[in-house]
Amino acid sequence: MSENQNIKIAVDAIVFGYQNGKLYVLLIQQKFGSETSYWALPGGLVHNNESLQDAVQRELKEETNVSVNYLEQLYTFGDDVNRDPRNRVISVAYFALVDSSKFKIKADSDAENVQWFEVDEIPKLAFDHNEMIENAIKRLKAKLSYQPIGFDLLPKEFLFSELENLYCIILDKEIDRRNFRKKILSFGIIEETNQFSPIKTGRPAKLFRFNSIKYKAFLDNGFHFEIKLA
Amino acid sequence: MSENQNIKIAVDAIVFGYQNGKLYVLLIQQKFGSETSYWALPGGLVHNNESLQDAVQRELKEETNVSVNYLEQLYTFGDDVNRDPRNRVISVAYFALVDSSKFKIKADSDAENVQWFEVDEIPKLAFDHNEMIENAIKRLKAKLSYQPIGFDLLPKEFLFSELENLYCIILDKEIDRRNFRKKILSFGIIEETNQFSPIKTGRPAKLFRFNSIKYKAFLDNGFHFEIKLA
DNA sequence: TATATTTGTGTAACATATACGCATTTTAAA
DNA sequence: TTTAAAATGCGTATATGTTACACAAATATA
Repeated sequence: MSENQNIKIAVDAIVFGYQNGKLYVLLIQQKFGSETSYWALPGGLVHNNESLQDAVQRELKEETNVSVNYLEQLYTFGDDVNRDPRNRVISVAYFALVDSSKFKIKADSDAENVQWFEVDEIPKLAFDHNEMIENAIKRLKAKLSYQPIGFDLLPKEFLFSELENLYCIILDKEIDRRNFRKKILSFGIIEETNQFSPIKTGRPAKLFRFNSIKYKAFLDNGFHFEIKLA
Repeated sequence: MSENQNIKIAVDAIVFGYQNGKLYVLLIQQKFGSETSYWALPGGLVHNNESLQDAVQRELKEETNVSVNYLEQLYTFGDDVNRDPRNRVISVAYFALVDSSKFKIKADSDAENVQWFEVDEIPKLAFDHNEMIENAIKRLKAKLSYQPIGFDLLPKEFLFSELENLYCIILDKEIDRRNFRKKILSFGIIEETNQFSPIKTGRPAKLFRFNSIKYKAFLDNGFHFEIKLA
């Protein structure tokens, strides 16, 4: 280890939330004195004795008060040696999903703003963070089709129509309600509750729940989840 | 950037090669004086002004004399803070494919051994390199089904039976020769040459060639490559 | 009581994937 | 020179999965 390497390592998180039929990303904005900087992804330098995962979760907690439902490594951004103009920084980006109804994000403070941005209304961000988000959206789209991660964006109990809309919005495709329902139910990984929706329009709908135990069994039996949409 | 971070960043490469119906990984072994160490993946620390990709390619060239056909980022290993006992090192692992018939790997030197190891005969390696390989094999299996990367393991001109055997070996599944051929040909992305195989047993077989231009057009038309095997 | 709104369900047509057998062309051995 | 062995090259019938599509039921509101 004789080389004199001068590279910092950071983590950043692309946190997706879903609400009112729309997909959001969590962003923060730092204020230096009276100056406000670009909006950016939550993240920061990794501590010496901290795993990458822990670093992401710590930064998220500190900066936004969010703790996520689903977290996976997305990509490591380190090809552009000047992606941060101050110093060379390689950033390991993480992809996260959260049930945004579950808790409140950190209130804006003197030092920091925190906000959900709709995915198609994201401003120009700091560094290469726009690229990171693009990347994350691609991953989200791809994964939605072959892993039941949609449920991590929804409350524990949800309506079929919400689930359907979620797929519809994220994949940007029309869905046949009947075929979608049939397909999802055929996996046997979600179950009816005996609750009904609190919504006051149209015929009342049953609430459903994702059953992760059944999903595990499903996988163990060699099946695999796949939603193809015309 | 006031924090005093003391973490090194490295790259490692999992290079797959295919020959005589078997799948191989490229490994190196360093000799310190008369001592030999564990076998390990080729790789090393990233230079200050070098992209991650360049770092991998440089290390591969230096250590093994291989330049690859296909290269993509695999995963960044940084959760175990002691994965290298000497110093904290985060390693960005890359996944690579090479037509191993194309060139000779570096001859063993006084300082270093270089060798192809069959994937199911890999010894205990340095650091977490076994885990990296496991990871890479998973990626290889998954990708083979939805991206035409198999061709990057073969010579420019190859036999259908070689391609079939490659899928068969890597996915560890039986394949119906006729259905496989039909499926691959249906994409219209490989073409017959008017060469014949030099093999001296059985009916002579035509050589085929992957056409990347046709593949691009295929993608642009909204199709997508997929090989499902029973 | 009628209307608007959203849920809940079944079937037929179509496309894709799977299973399967035989003739052809060559080399090597009898 | 004949025969056997080895591998290629091709087509079809069946099963499976995907897509398209329409109407009745339950509630709130006017």
